[in-house]
Amino acid sequence: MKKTKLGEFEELVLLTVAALQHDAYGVEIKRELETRLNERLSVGSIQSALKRMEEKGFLTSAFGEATLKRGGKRKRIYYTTSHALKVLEEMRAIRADLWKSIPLIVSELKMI
Amino acid sequence: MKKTKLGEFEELVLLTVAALQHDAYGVEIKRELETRLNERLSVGSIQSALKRMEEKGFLTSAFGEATLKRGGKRKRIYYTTSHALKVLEEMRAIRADLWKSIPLIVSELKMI
DNA sequence: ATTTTATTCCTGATTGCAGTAGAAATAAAT
DNA sequence: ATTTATTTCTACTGCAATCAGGAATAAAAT
Repeated sequence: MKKTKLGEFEELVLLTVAALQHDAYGVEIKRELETRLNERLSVGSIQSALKRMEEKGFLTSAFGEATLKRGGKRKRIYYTTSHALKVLEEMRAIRADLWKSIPLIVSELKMI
Repeated sequence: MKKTKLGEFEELVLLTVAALQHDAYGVEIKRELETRLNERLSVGSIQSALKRMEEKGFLTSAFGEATLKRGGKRKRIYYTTSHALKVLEEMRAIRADLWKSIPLIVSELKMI
């Protein structure tokens, strides 16, 4: 695997950004992923993944407007680039093909 | 994400081991993954991923018999543990759910 | 029979991802 | 004005990912 590719965690964060659309900012991404992984995450780990991916051209970001809730610091909203979506789709296809190649007996065992 | 989980590359290697069944040894895994990723890999990177995953309980290994071809050094054959298959399936489910949550307009863009 | 070539495994060193801890900024509530 | 809630951001550590090269084994070529 060449550099400029995605790490495991980065890929999950990227998918979450795509899923959240205009609500994709640090803390919300944290909440969403914690629910999906059923596991606690630190905001910092997500922030640094977001920063890395922005530098690599997988994400862009812009500040949104201030909230009306307490602690109304401006949210930095992240958006996936078309390049990111292309890479995500490539990864999905590669994994899907691998799963197809796994003998049936084995791939049914895991259902237990 | 907690430790003892899989990295991006490790997961691909693990899936390849599952797919190759009794032919899952270093050099063959390299060939198979190079074809699937359409990208050159070093054997060493695969060997160290295999070693790490064996230590973490995702794989077991045993030496096979010598080949009849040139360079008949004994192959170390790797097998996935049931724990590995369980974790692989968990990861698959998490990604599948995320993809389902990505708005349709976006998830069709990537088809281009 | 010894040298070359092919197949495989293994190790040491480097780069960069993953994750933690905590500070800083902003503003509503009290 | 102090507390509390929401958010971003940075510095640091550990380990995953990768590379470069060496070692073991044996068939083939000479």
